[in-house]
Amino acid sequence: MLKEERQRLILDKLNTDKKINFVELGKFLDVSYDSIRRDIIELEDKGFLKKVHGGAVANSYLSVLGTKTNGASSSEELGVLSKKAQKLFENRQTIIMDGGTTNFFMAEQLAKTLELTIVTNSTPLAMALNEHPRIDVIFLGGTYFKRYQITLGSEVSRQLEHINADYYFMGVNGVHAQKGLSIRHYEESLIKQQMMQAAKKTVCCTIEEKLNVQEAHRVCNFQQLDLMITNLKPTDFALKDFQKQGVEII
Amino acid sequence: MLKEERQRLILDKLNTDKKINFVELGKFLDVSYDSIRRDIIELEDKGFLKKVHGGAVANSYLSVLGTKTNGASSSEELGVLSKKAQKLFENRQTIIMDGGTTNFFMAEQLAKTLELTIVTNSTPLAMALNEHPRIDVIFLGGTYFKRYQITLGSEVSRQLEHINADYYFMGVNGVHAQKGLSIRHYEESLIKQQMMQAAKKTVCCTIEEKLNVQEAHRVCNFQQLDLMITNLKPTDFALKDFQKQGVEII
DNA sequence: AAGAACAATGCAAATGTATGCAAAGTTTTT
DNA sequence: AAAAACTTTGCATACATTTGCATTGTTCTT
Repeated sequence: MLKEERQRLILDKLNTDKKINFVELGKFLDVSYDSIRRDIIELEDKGFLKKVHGGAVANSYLSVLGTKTNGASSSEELGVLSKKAQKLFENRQTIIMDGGTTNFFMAEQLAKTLELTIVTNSTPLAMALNEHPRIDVIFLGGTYFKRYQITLGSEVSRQLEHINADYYFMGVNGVHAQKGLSIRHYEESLIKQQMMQAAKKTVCCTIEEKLNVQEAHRVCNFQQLDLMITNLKPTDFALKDFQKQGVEII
Repeated sequence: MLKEERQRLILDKLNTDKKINFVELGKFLDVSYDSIRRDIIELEDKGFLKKVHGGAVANSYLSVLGTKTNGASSSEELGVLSKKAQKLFENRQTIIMDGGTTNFFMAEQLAKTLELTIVTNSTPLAMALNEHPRIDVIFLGGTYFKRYQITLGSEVSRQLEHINADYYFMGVNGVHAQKGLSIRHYEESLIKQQMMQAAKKTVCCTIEEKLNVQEAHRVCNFQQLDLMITNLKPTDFALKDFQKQGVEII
């Protein structure tokens, strides 16, 4: 087995398991403990992972690849959700959309005839719109975060000051009726707050598995939303806590 | 068996297996180990694969650009060119790179261990660098031009004012000894001029088919370049007009 | 603080790499 | 068509990398 091949396998495994143990890995790949350990050291030098006592943990910029394939199950949910969202778009609107699978998916599904201006900080989203000749794209520059494939930082913030959009489609990691909308990355939560300021209405599109989840950084309270779109029926039992809050849910 | 035929088979096999072991391959093709090894070296020089101890592995290879690839003929030239350019990069440099296939290819080929800051206005280039954990990316925001997958406009210009880079790798449509470097899009030519201002040295990487070509908008004179890198030998006859101008050519 | 688990180091064997060289094969020139 | 010039190929040699193991040092657990 080639060293590179082995290291590729290690990264793949790390990508799914998020952590690995030298002994297990050695048996799994049928090479000595030492080789594994040396591979891990080499991979750490290249910055692909973090070595810890007894194994290694993901550092993974490559986890992007992992998160992008949420599997077929959730893409069906995304389809339902996306279809509902499409009704909101009208010609000549300006829309802010940030990163995340949901927004990416929605952007792809937009009608080719729609005439919009989309403001985004997500590279995959901008590229997805290559296929939409009538959609103008404004890209917010700044420090590029590979893990999420978005830009962040003060430069993005500065550019947002000059934007007045009709809608902001916010991607989040968690939506909780009491604890609000939250995400994992601090800087990103700040930019999202500013994106809210820059738009007349804020819409959150989220699939059911993010409901009642809370992450480290709160972007806003649930009541501050203007609209939430999920893959569920608005009358679904899982939404009852959210229905009480006075936010429109479709 | 012809060398070309054998190399074709090697690439085919690499394409399906993603990795190749010299010993196996030698038996499979029934030639000596050395021939295989020399083929691999040659293919690596052209940028088709990555040689490793005991074999070779596929490199990601223009996967993102898809439609933009100019076909196999020019990618061989790109490989040669890219290889020369790699020598310029050193840790802790800040590099401006704009769009175009050549820059994209070079970015992909950068060593995974290089510690750089890359400033760009090209979305595919930024995404290509997802695989390089030690390279920081600053994305210049602005109006997104789908056709070239870059941002342009005054916002890009404003952000460039704050950049002091070591090198600017300029992509162009045409290089002419008398008529200078030129491109098709007016706005883009302005941004390129500003990128030159923002870097200590400007380097132009170009394959031979762009030599002696002129397009609508001149970015600068040929003499204003600090370095030109082509796929040709510096002594090549096709470069004689350029050699007279006092610009270093490699 | 002792024992267990893990990490680092040096070493030797195995494997892989670079280089020069001569023979065989190709292409170009005459 | 023969000779000359050049390329490709396989082999022998010396050199370099990778690997597993033994030994010694370090960190964690109880």
